[in-house]
Amino acid sequence: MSAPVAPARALPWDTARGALRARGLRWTPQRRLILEVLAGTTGHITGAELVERCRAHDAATIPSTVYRTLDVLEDLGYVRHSHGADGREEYHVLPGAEHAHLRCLGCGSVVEIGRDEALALVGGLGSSRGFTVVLSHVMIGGYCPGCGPEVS
Amino acid sequence: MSAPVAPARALPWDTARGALRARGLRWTPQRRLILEVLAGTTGHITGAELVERCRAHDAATIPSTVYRTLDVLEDLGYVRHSHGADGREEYHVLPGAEHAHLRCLGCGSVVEIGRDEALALVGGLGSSRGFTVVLSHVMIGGYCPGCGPEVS
DNA sequence: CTCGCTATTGCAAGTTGTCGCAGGAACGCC
DNA sequence: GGCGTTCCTGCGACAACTTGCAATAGCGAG
Repeated sequence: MSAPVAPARALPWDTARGALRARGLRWTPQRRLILEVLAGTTGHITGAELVERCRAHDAATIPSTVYRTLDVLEDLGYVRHSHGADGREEYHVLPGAEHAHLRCLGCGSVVEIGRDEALALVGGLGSSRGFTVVLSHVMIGGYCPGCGPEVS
Repeated sequence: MSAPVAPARALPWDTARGALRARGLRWTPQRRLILEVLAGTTGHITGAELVERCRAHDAATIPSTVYRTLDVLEDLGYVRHSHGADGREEYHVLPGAEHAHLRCLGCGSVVEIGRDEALALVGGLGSSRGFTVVLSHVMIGGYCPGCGPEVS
């Protein structure tokens, strides 16, 4: 009864079970499904999207379970969330590298800025204000070259 | 030196009616109420809060009307919105000065960064990537001196 | 002052998340 | 292999918005 496990990237998804148990948390079919879906995902995914994909595998998937699992997974560092342009939840799968976000207010596209470039921009806040910047929580809105400043 | 809180008031709220008409939009009792409530507000306010305050004046206030009015007002530049830590709508009343936001992931406090300081940080993206930064859509997350990097 | 055009409103239904609860299910232990 | 402890799940209710529609009411025109 092993479902066609997605040929996920060689990432610590396999360690998830152990990570959960190590914290006294449990490994359940539900969580396993969510992990599997997540393993086959790259980049961003919204909560609603994840719920839908899970439902594709198991129609009995309940939203609240998904959201709660996502919370746990974030706690463990497997995903990280932020909010999209419309304020909706958006999860970053396997935040391997710290990065900031550049979001085009015109087309909605999101570009990631590497750690170094981002730090060069906002890292200074650490010394000037004693503020410890968390790159994955840096969101810079504006207009990309393609969209250009919008005229209303 | 951080300038004291700007004496927000004596602002072009009075021009609102004209601004609306100039665009072929209408001046309605509902909008007037919302403008009035907004005029008595400083800083941030969430959509839900605004709805509630309006209801305090007129129990018949309907949420959708408030939200739609807020959209119009934003179009006219009277307010600006962003999303709070929980992704909920948050409106900045009378964004007199463009500013970016620094949000503490620990205590949730939000500090505004003046136009100049903010531009010094991210303005460079304009030349390096052809990206036009919109300061009010710049959100930098991290930990303030008081909270310090959280250990999780 | 009346009329007509169309922006707005009020309402209802739909999304996306969150929360509290009670039964069910993992896990570790004996 | 049983048992008990606790974590989870499923579910319904709720909060915060959003959107479509038909009826209403600003506003300028005549």
